[in-house]
Amino acid sequence: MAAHISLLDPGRLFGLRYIAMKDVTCPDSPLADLCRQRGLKLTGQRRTIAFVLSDSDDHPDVEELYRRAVAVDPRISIATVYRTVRLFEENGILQRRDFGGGRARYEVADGEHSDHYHLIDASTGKVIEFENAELNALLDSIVREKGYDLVTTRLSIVGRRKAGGED
Amino acid sequence: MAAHISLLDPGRLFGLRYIAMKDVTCPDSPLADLCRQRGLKLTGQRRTIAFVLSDSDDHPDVEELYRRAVAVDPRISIATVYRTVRLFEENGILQRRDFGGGRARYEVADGEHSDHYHLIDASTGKVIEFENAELNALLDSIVREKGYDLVTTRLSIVGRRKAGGED
DNA sequence: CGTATTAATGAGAAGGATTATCAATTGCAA
DNA sequence: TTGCAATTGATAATCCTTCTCATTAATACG
Repeated sequence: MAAHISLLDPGRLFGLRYIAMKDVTCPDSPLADLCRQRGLKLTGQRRTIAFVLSDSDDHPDVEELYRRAVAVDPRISIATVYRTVRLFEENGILQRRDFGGGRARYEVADGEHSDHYHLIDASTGKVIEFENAELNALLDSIVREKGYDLVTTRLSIVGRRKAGGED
Repeated sequence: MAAHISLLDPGRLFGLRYIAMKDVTCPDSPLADLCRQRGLKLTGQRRTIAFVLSDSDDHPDVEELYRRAVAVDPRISIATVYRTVRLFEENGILQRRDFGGGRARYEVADGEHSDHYHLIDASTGKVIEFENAELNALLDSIVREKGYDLVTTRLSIVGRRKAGGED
């Protein structure tokens, strides 16, 4: 899904290749702007990761993000993906999710109040996003009633497709 | 919390100690019965872990379970605790929970339909259990509406104690 | 526009939680 | 009681993630 930007074949031109790529990387993206807005240093790698993330509407894990980022700019290490993903999470740019399987998965944090939830297909592991205002309100009232302010909701429902279901 | 059953000082009686402990372990427990009901071989270690679990009303991680199990019967290894906990989960005896912090935590699976949820105090990490029939019903209807049967709900709400709150 | 300064990066080592390995042991059925 | 398949203990291996440190790059300042 992520655009593959490679203006030069790696291995050609030697030193020149390196210098040229310094200026290439990838275009800015909404997330790159966000990065700047938060006062984070916008390095080439961060711009690349932001670009890849802006281009994703699923819930990639770090390994998958790394794959997509390398397709855009091979000069990137998985350590940086781990670091960046953590940084972005700490700055409210990304949200970490746990869908089981032992690895964290990430998605772009849509502004403060467009909470959505996840339904996980028990057979396929497919993740279906949904929103539900009634659920928002109910969770909020439950928490408030117990003397708390809601900070985050981590909800995943595991479901099995009903027999005779459509699609 | 777990009873400490040690009828003999370790180190005394040598061979005899070993033979004696074979017959001691710990009493049966509701979970040990469940274990038998599922056709699982009821080894001494499993009986011990079942006993410890029946005695717990919190959400211990494996390390903590190991600690409690060793207090009952020192002849147990952490590998077995990992194995047993996984076995019990696969057999619907335990439920695995993720409260963040990178380690799985476990609790006894109360029958199919006494779902409860967790509110996590953002400052202290304390876990507060609660039930809510309205929430049960709403989640069920959401899932059904999408053509699924609800298998499991994984919900933790992170909240911050309201300023001026009681207690 | 060049330079210093400070932070970010890459590569791989280290860490923590969990699973796998395998010889020795044990529960259970006959 | 005996035999056999399953389980255990000890530890190595694995997986995901973070750390380390020398090198490189982004920003502020002149």
